[in-house]
Amino acid sequence: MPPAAAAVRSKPARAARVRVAVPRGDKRDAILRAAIRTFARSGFFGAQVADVARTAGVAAGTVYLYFRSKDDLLVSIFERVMSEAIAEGRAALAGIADPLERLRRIAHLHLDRLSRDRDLAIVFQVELRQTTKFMERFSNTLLRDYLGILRDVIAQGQAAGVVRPGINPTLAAKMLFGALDEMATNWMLSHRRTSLDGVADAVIDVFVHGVGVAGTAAGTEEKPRS
Amino acid sequence: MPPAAAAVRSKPARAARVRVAVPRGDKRDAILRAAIRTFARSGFFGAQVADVARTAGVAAGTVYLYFRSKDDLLVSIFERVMSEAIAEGRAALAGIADPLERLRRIAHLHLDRLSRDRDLAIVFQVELRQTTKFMERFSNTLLRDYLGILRDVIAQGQAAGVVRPGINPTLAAKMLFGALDEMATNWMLSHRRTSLDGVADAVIDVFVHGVGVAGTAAGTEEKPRS
Amino acid sequence: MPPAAAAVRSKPARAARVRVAVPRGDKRDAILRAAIRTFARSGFFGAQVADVARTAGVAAGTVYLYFRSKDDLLVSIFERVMSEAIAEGRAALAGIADPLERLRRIAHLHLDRLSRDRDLAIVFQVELRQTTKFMERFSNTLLRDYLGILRDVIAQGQAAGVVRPGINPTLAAKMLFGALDEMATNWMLSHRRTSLDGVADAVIDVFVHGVGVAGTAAGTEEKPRS
Amino acid sequence: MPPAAAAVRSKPARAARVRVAVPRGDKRDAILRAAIRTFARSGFFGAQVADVARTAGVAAGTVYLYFRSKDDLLVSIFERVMSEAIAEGRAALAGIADPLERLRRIAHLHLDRLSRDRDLAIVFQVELRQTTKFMERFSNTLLRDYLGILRDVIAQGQAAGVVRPGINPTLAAKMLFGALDEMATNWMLSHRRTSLDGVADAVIDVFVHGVGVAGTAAGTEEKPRS
DNA sequence: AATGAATGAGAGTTCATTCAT
DNA sequence: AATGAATGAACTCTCATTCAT
Repeated sequence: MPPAAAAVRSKPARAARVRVAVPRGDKRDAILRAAIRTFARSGFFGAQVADVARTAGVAAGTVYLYFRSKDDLLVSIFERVMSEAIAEGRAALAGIADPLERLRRIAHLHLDRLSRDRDLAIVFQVELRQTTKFMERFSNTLLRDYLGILRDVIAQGQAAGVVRPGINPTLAAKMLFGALDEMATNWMLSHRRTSLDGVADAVIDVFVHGVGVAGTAAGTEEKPRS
Repeated sequence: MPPAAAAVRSKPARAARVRVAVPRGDKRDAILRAAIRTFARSGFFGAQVADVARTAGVAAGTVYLYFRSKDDLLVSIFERVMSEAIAEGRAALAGIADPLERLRRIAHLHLDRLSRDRDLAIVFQVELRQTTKFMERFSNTLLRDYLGILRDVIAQGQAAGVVRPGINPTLAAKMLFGALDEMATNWMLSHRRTSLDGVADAVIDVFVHGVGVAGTAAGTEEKPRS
Repeated sequence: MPPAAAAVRSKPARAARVRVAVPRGDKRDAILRAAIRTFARSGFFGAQVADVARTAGVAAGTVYLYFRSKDDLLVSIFERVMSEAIAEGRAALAGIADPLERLRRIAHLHLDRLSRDRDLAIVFQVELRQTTKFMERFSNTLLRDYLGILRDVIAQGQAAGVVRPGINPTLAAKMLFGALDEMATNWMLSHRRTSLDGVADAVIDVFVHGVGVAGTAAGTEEKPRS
Repeated sequence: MPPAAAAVRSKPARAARVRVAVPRGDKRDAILRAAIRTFARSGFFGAQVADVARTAGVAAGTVYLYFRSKDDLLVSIFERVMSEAIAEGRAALAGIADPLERLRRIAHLHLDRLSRDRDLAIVFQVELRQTTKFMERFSNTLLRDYLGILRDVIAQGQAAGVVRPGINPTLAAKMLFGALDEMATNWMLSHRRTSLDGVADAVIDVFVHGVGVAGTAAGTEEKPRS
């Protein structure tokens, strides 16, 4: 885990007296990783804070030295992983000019990240959507940023002439996100060890070219047909 | 309890044993509707069975005459609404031959159904995804059927020559479902009273034609790019 | 326990359907009595709600059907006993005209009530004074009424010419209350089974005649002597 | 921590072992004063040891270098203040011969001490009475000494012929204490900034002369009236 | 069929105290 | 002497479910 990310929110980290390599935040990290595992296995409501603590190898009370509440654990997982994802995404895009290629890269990162850690996938695809309370909170923050990136890339595609001008970038961004999200959820729920390899490419293919054969009439924007 | 309201969604609700003049199932219906409202407003975990009972105008114990458990309420909501959706979907498709037109029709039904009842949308887009336990159960039953319908229509499209042969119908079905699902979730979380009108058409447009301008290279199926 | 008093605050008492002699509020009463015993033996903070429930012979959760919280138990004890004391006091005064005799009667009732039930005495003399939160609440309500009764009787004494006009009735009422209170606390803390009999008379004697021999100079109101 | 403030109540605080130039006990004092403030503001149970430490400007663990436990803090407050009060009282009495004048002096000291420091008053009038455990402990030690002083002065009054022989000095001492105690409590609970000036004199007046007009019959010691 | 009082297991959180540094 | 991170026992309150009526 990148120490940069680990430093986010490190509350009790002001221990400057510590001499050497004892990386402060280690314990916070351990608890967060334990929470991902525990929430994935038992569900957020089914998991007890004590389980998280035990998995992390600390006492129950210690969790509360690093997190305000059980909810805060979930929120912190989201924030940490999303921050990383967004940072990683932005970095990856830096070296790519072609908008469609950028989309493909994002799709790959999206699915790779989740398929690398099934527990994390479970937490992201299921546990984080417990409640409107959480969902609203997430939608309005980092998820918004994530969708913003997708939207911007699509808009760039329009500027570059590789994306149809009639497309609504915001709507298209949500569609792509929804498609990737569904792939991730499906993969997570299937207990087969199938990889997500190739899925990203297939998704981008459909997203860019559509399922229809060129010249098909149906689905033209203006065709009014309730 | 106004019997008029209870009659709104008169369905034969599995209690087929009783067959008297008294409309058996009325109360079951009332409880189910109360559950949708209560779960939507308080969340599944936040809602108490007593709240559901109160909203339905019955005593707490009565809920257990019609449902095995609190979980069973959630499952029953899913089953009832999905059954209706599938039946309605199948009926709607009966009159339409063109596969792409069929997809458009399904998209409209999908979004219309949820946008007609925000509480139901909340339950479907949020509360039903509480736990892997639920999700797995749903994925393997009626949701599978629903995706199957989408897949079949896409396959029909290939047979009819309006859908590219290279498309994997299963994957494409999931993508479309994911896209519609994301639209529904977004709409539900936005407190704006924006309607979903027009969104179904836009989604189908992108799904069928893609966002790319015809002739764009990127995303061609065969381009191997891990 | 007088059923009239028991009816105070009886929340779940609306059961009008009950046919005969099953006195609703029985359980509430039992819990309140159990609370007095338990708080007296373990202290308010030391006592667990579960102990109270066990002593009352009900399940832990049942306590919360009749009382909002643990605090509410303490407050309810206070309110119940004080209401009774005030009612009893007012009734007792009805038959007595002489103000000084009235004071004596109140002193007797005060000490008798507490000496009759050592547990109640402990709760009143110790546990109810846990916190400024409680104390303020009590001071401003029924205790105020109680002091008001004392003050009024003293003022009546002035009107009747048996109490010195120079006396401030409010201050004198507090003094008498403080003296009785201290007697009760002392008795409660002494584990001897000494009775409080006779103490009330002695207190009233000092309160009315003072400790000084008639004609003593010291303590005249106006003697300025910091 | 201003050492000036720490010096205010310089007392040899039982740590007699250390005997260096560094004013040992400074920190102990600071903690004790912090405890008074914290207990007064949050209540004994509501206050956390960490709060006391923070207020004192030391680390949480440091408190335990000077005090055995949280309880010990409360006990130490009581012992320190009572010792001072008793010493001050004894010193004050040295210069006064008249027993009734001595009582008046004690009453003034009692109320002045508390009214000078509202936090201390809160701790003494409320927090120290948490539990029978504490109360018994206090009753049997320094409070007993305090009451003993009052009793002795009253007995001296009898010997000097200024206090009625029929008076029970122990009982009268308790009454006076109870009266003063109630005055202090009332003052503390009233958020008005009323001073206690004058109250001591009024209390002594009633205590010495009684509220009754001379010659009143009621309350004669021998009147048997249960 | 319906009621709703009663149950009791269960869990998040706090905080006095310890102890390695 | 001083620190403050870590501990883990303890306790209130909630709520799904039952069952006598």
